[in-house]
Amino acid sequence: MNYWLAKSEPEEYSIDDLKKDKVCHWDGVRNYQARNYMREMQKGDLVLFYHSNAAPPGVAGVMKVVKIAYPDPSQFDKKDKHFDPKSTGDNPRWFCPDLKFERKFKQFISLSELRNTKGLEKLPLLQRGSRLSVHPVSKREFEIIVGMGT
DNA sequence: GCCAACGTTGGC
DNA sequence: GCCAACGTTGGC
Repeated sequence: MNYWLAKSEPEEYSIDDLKKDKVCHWDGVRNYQARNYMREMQKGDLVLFYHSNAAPPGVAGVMKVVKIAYPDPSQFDKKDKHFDPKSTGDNPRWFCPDLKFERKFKQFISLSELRNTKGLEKLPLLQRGSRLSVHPVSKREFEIIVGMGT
């Protein structure tokens, strides 16, 4: 069982959208390192939902992996903004898992609160210049954050 | 909207 | 393989 953090801009797709949809394809990720992490996700893994480019940015809740990564359909769709002409059906570049709504935190945890929390110093999100949209979180870090949101 | 940090592309 | 130019991310 592993833990992760995944970012989305709430204007694009927020935790409330996911609550309504129940399950979503975590598609559109076009960064190799983030893709590799998504391919490591196993069914049942828990994922923190981070609102980026928001006011304020922060962690909004928890999702669960319900389907392991498969080729991201948006890479083949010419009309999609994530279309990738270099990707073929035989050799897809991009993958996405399906994530299910687990819960929305009673207490939204802002980025500045995360920065001020002991034990989260190594969280990749908080490292200088980190822009990685999907990354692992340790069990301890996950527990600290969930504890703050409850 | 600004801009620093980072990733990707492509000429050489 | 280097690296400048360019594009994107994301906090502020």
